[in-house]
Amino acid sequence: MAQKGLNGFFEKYLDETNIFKSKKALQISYTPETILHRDIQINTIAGILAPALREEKPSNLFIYGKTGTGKTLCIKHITNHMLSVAETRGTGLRIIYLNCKMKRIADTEYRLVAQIVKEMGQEIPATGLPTDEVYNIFFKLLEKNKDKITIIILDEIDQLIKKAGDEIIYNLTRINSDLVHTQISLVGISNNLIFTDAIDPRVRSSLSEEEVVFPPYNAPQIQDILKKRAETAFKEGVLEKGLIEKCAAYAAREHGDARRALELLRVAGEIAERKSLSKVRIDHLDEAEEKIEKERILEIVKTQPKQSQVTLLSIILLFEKEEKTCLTGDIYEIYKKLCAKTDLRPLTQRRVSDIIGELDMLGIITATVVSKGRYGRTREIKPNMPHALKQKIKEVLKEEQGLS
DNA sequence: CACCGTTCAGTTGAACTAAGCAACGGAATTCGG
DNA sequence: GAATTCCGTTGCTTAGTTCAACTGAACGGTGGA
Repeated sequence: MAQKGLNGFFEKYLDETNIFKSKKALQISYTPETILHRDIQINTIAGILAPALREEKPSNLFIYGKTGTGKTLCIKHITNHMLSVAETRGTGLRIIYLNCKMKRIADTEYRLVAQIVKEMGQEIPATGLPTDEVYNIFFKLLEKNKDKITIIILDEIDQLIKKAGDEIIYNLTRINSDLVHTQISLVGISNNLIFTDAIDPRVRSSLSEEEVVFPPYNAPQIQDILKKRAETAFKEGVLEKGLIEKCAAYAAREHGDARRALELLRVAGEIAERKSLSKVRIDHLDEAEEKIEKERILEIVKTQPKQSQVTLLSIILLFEKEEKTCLTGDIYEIYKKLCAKTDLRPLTQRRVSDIIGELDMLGIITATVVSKGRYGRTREIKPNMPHALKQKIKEVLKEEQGLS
């Protein structure tokens, strides 16, 4: 009986892949042949980096633009082309792409250099070596390789600098003067336009010899992009009329984030598919938006270290009771109680204060420092998510901490 | 009422510590001649 | 006697702690109108 049902399920499933033609085209990793509405940027960047193909050092480059404006896509597109040209011509060119945002991958000076070395094919211990030593290894590796030019792309560089300071960039730019056989160029990519104010002017000037700005897409542009991708991704006629327009409007509202628009479209398609419908309707978009948001936050929450999770749980629990913004001191009290229940060694308030700051950075909670006059100074904190999701997170966290 | 010093409850910065790790070098052990 | 393994030492990073200075507006007192 059960088996029969299962057979039926798969048959039904196969019959019903009548929404997508090739879902790949909507995935984030997908690199389309042509990139729309970014010709100026691509040409500029290509022009700046082109000297590398003649084995001359290109200027360091700084790229700004909000999330989902195609920065990463363009740079990958360009460097891929460069690499293939370099290969046919036999030019020594190496390109290293690093995303600094990834926690525990490249968020300190040591780890960043270690990661670059790893990209170049040599393992390096996670700790134990002096940073100078890692630089030395990196240095030797550069000299040993025959590549004339090495381009290092640091995505989300603002995160790195905020956490680890700007010395890294300074050191990396300075390395060039000691290199004989090779030269390195840096490409920094940042979401944040104003973050350069925070860094040392010397570092800034050396890093941004050239600058390229990626403006947000406007609604019609997103529409073009969506249409193009939808052509390859969806079967003909499965999209309800006006769906793409609506989707583009959603994304344009969120500062022109094309990545989000594509994700929205994909998830909407998946929802329709799961419901065994033959058409993707506009109201699926709302559902999709909700689902994406939910999964994004849940994913962040799950991957947090234990202490952060307990802190977050404290915040949610307290907020439930108080139903208004809550203060650091109160949260710390609850946190201590929770720690006692879970046999977790409680951290000091100092550290918890930092953790709250981190959670704020992640966008899971909103925490603002307020002065309560002579009743002190504290953070006002409230969770930043719909109620249903809070419940869900609460369950997940409780389960992970092993308390009910 | 306007002004001003005080006060509170954390925030924030800096120095410090413990835990983990790798490399180094000398001591102990093994091995082949 | 040489090669190999073992172990303690040293020096490093990182997460977290300790210490202490700093913060900024409400409170409450003061003086002036």
